[in-house]
Amino acid sequence: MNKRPRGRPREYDRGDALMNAMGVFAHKGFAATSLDDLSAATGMNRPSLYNAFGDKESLYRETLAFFVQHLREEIGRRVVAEPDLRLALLAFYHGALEEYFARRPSPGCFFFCTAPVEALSHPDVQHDMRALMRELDALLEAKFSAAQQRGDYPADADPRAAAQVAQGVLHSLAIRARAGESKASLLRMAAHAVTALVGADD
Amino acid sequence: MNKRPRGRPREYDRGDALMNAMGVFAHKGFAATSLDDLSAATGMNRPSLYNAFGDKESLYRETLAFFVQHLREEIGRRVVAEPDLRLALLAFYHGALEEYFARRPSPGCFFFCTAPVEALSHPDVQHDMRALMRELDALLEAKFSAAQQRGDYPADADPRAAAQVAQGVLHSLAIRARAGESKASLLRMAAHAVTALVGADD
DNA sequence: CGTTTTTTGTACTGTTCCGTATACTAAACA
DNA sequence: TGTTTAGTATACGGAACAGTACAAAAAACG
Repeated sequence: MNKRPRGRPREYDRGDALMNAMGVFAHKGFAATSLDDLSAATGMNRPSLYNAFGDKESLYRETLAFFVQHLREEIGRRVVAEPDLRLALLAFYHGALEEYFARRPSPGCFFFCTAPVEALSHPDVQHDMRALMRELDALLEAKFSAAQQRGDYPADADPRAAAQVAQGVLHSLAIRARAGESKASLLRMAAHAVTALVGADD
Repeated sequence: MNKRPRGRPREYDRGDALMNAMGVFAHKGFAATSLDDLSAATGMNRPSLYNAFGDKESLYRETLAFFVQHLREEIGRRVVAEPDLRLALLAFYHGALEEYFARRPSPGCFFFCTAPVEALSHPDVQHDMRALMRELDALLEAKFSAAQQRGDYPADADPRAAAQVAQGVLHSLAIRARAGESKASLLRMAAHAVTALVGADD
């Protein structure tokens, strides 16, 4: 099983390459990143890049998907596992901030800071944005609905709208981290947002 | 007074040029916009552009300032004039959405959709972002504080944090409009956000 | 060991890019 | 009317760009 393929073995690791490509895209954005930048970051030469990922836009979209997958595993899991609405939202924001401040030279959200600018010129990227936002809205709406059924959230409130606002706070954390605001300040903002969304902590 | 200057009169209007340059930057972003694009949009040839605005980054920053000035006059005024906190916030979001859906082919916020991607490569742009966000935070904080002193907002709440969250909703509207969400949907989201921020409408 | 297959390394092509130098034009001034 | 001043038009220079052709290399296969 897993027999060695026929030709010369590739010298790169696909996951590593995506991770490093993401680092460059996160820092410079899609348009300002050159293939030479990507080649240098991944250690792959130009033809290997094309063979592995297609053109620049395809590679960019694949790094977006890579990031989302990472986010899903890192954040989604913790949010789904946490039954308490308040704690679930806090876990959501804390996980995101952990991510936003992790890749050191490029704070902020790779997705929400670089994709919007390309959305109009690259409809596929706009589609990727919609898909991610829909997914996060659904994830959060499920939490609000569950809390509502348990009686932990006002019965007359709209879980769908609440989820949109809750994700809105994430968008703001994404942008503010990029603008250089401190992690501590954003943690405070997230805490207050949770209070505004689900009421004061009794 | 207002004596005609010495040399050949310029054939462009500075305000018009900035407006048209903003249109291109808003659609394609800073990095993907070429000087030829700007030349075509403004009707100015390259040397005139340099003479009037300096290099591409200077022109971009000037369009950002132009946009902020526009936003200030359009939104800030209505918010300041409205004493009721709920109505002031609604005016804030409605004004922004009006703006975000006005420049037809490029929905979304020119500032928050194009500046974040440049913030790391261009520290001046990051500084511009911080300045705008600080200004909006202050504008909103003043509204929360005033309402608090009037007794229309809980005395134990933190107006500063509330203002940050309130601006966060704006960031989300900016991004979501860019992703193609409808104005109607975002108006609904804004309404719910106001409820979350200042409590249900009694 | 020669053939086949796949990846790598290099070099190339044609385009686009930003910024500027140079020549021309239109006005005020003397 | 000649000079000065400021803006316009064109064209250029050198660099960077995205994508690809081609040959060398490294493995499996027979």
